[in-house]
Amino acid sequence: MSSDNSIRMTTQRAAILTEVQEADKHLTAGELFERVRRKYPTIAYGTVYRTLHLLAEHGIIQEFPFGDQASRFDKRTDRHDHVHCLICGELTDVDVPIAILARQVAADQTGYDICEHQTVFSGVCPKCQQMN
Amino acid sequence: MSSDNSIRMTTQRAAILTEVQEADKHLTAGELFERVRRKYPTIAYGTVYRTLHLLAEHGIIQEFPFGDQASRFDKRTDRHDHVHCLICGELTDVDVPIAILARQVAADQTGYDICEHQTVFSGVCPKCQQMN
DNA sequence: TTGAAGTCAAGAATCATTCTCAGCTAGGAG
DNA sequence: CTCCTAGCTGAGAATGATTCTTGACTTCAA
Repeated sequence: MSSDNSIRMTTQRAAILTEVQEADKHLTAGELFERVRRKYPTIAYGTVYRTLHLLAEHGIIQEFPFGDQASRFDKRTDRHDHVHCLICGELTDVDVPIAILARQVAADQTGYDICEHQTVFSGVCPKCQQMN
Repeated sequence: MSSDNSIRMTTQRAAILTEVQEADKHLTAGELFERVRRKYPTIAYGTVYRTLHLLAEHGIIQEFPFGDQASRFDKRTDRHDHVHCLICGELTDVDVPIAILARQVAADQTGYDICEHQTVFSGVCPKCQQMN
């Protein structure tokens, strides 16, 4: 346990972090790998995964494991919810206040010690609505 | 003959469905495969997957794709939420009413046509709390 | 009875993710 | 400045979940 919160910021790590932060949407590890490789063609897939998890552990970015496919990474580190397009798979941020009461209800019903929650809304995004 | 949501119920399909319905908790496809194989040693992994998805499509069971590991299958077909243990990975049902308002908020913020939502609470289950 | 459609087992293929390992690098001790 | 060690990296193999392919077997209805 030393001065946490700070990690050694190498060239590769900075490049990966930049890609996450400059992304217009939530990217998968694979997509991030592709983007980083444009600038650093020698970077390895493993390095991207290692770094993303490291950054997530240190709270610099946030990881959202989605079931249907790969995990996605988000520059936002505060708690928030998502809407998920069932057609094109796009993931969009949304802020939906859920009553603190809801957590209490869940805790009471199950005996769990709840530290986190997230709501996923599924539906059809505006783009895909037009395409129909 | 009725072309509703009825599917041809073969021996294997019935066995798989039975396992889902008799399970005390949410099982992964792999766990279900193991259980079914005790009764039908020749059944193939592929058959279990195909059947589970078929049953889910017809609304006979429900599939919950979880990010960190494999999909889990649930005999309940009505909408409900889950609490997820961060230690042992167990998944438990919970009913938490979320204001209809929340869906509206999400729809307004994103333009999505929302047809579904689910909240996942993460925490530590009672068993794992004791173990600490 | 017979053919088309539906099912099946087995295993290969795919995709995301993790692990291994040997070489490289940065930063502190001397 | 030079050397040492811990931490980092690239390359690719390994793992685990899931899907696809294929050829054989069943079922159903005419």
